[in-house]
Amino acid sequence: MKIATWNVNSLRVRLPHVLDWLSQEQPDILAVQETKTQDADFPANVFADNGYHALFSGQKTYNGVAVFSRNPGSERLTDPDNLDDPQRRILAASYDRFRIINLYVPNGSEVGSEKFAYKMDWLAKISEFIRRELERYPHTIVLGDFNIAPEDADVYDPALWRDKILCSPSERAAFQSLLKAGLHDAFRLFEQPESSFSWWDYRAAGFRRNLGLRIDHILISSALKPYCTACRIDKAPRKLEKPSDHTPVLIELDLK
DNA sequence: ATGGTGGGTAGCCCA
Repeated sequence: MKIATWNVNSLRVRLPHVLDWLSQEQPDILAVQETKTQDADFPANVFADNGYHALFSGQKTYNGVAVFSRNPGSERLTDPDNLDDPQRRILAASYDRFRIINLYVPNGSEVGSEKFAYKMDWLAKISEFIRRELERYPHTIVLGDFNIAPEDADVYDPALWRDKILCSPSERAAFQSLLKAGLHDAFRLFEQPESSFSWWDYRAAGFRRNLGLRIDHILISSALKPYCTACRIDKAPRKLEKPSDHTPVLIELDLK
C-alpha cells in the first residue's frame, strides 16, 4: 500500500503533473495541499476517469486540500470542534485500514508576525484535535505540508535559517508536541540520503542548487509504525516544466 | 541590493 503527500500549488495548473504521477506511481492515497480550487470547480470527474475517488475542501485563491484514493473514503471531517477557521487547511477521512488527516499548516510569514501567531494558535488547536482523533482511530496517518523543518538536517543552510520562519524553536516544539501525541516521522524511520528536501524556493534557482527544506511530512501512529516499510521523497516531479515548488513524499505500508 | 519567481487574479496578496 502506497500513501503520498504533495503540495501542488494550484491543482488547475498542476493537473497534468498530478494525473501523470498517479498513473506512474499508482498510490492508494494521494493527499494534496494548496489546490486553490473551490469545491464547485473541483475536477472530481477527471480523477474518477482515472480510477480515483476524491474528497476535497477548497476555497477561492488560497489554501484548499484534497485526498485522492483508490477506495472511497468515509467520515469526512474539515472543521474540528475546537477550530473556528474559514481557511480550508484540513481534511480527515477514514479508509479501509486507517484514518488520514491531511494538513496544510499555515506558512507563518515571519516569526513574530500576526500570521505567525495564527500559525502557532492553529498548530496548538490541531495538536489537541489530533490527540482526540488518535484515541478514536489508533491507525492514523497525519500528512501534508507542515511548513516546519523539524531538525537542522532538514535545512540546506541551518545557520542562515536559524530562528527563521519554518525553523524557529517554537515551530519545532509544536512539531515535537505532535509527535508526542503518538506519531512518528516516517522519513526518519529509514536511512536517507543527506540533504533530502521536499520544497525548494522558485527563486534563485533553489532546486538546481538543492537549496531546500524538508517541510512536507508523513507521520504514522504507533499502531501503524510496525507496518511501515519505506519512506522516500520523489524528486522527479520537481524537475518537470512548470513544477510545483514542492515534490511528493510517500510511504509504503505492508498491512498484509 | 530585504532582492528573486510563481499562482490567482485584476491591483495586489500569498508563498
